[in-house]
Amino acid sequence: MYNVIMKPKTLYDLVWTSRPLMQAAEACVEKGLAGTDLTVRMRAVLEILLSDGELPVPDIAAKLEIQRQYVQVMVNETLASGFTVQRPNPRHKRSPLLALTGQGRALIDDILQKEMALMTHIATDFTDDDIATALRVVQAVTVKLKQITDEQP
Amino acid sequence: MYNVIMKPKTLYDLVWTSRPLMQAAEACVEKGLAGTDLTVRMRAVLEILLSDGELPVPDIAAKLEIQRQYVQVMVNETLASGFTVQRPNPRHKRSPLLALTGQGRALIDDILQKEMALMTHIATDFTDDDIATALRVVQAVTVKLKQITDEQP
DNA sequence: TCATAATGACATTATACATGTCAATTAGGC
DNA sequence: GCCTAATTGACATGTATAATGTCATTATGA
Repeated sequence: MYNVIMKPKTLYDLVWTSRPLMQAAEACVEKGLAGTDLTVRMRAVLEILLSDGELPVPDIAAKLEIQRQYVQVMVNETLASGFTVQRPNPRHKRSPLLALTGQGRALIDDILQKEMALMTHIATDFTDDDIATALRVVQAVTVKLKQITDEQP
Repeated sequence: MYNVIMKPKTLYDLVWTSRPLMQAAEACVEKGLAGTDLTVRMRAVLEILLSDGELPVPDIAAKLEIQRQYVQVMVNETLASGFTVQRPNPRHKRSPLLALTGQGRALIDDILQKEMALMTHIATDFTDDDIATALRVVQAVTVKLKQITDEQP
């Protein structure tokens, strides 16, 4: 009987811990970006280009799940800073592919490496299973919540 | 050797899942508030008053970890809607305690009950241990990240 | 009592997007 | 190949959620 009461409450707490976690993560990333010319949102663009290769703006927007108009602004900033360049898109003449420059690649490589070192450090506090379980639960809960929001009028 | 590489990456994924989770949770809460006169930020005020009892504005701000000036706006909205009332504060004459009205209490009670029913439903997909582990890991990671951000210049 | 802090109120600014529009262009159905 | 509908970049505007600044008033506490 105890669990019937506690389980939903624990899940509730987990869900609402997402905001502090996100804020802590973003603050940490921001600190790691200090000294570079990179902003958090520019970093997001570079990270996608590193993992997915050259992409046009609308595809980046789809990956980030935000409006292409805003991604365009972020992308223009990376272009202005010399972290990316436009390259001809064989599939679309008006929508150039965005590619990392040497400078951009070196920067995002370095940042991700440092961030991963931090993760390695934090990860020592937990077992593999703990972390894997946490990720699995959080991802599944996210999917469930989205389903609930989307179903019915 | 495999784990030495994978563990930080899994933790990294967990950290960045916080944003989709938060957005899904807030969208879900917003849907639950449809039809009421409550907004998400007004709901936050009522939830604190329900769990912590009567509080002055600065104390609510401390709990929410946002600026008191903004909380004042949220609180004024709950006053205007009749969900809260001001009561004399024995500890401070210019800073009245904020208390739930009958209407406010009934509303937040009802909303929290429905939200908890949703949690109960989602929780059936996981074991108690899974959920408890996820919460423990997420909370500990949040604390760690905050420590890293705060230490050193 | 008197300096200092707390408080509510209000104004300004910032961030992170969403939304709307438009001209140019491109892709796809025919 | 042609024509319509969709896509794209560019730009303008709107909005929600805050942070920050300021000020007059009023407590608080040494």
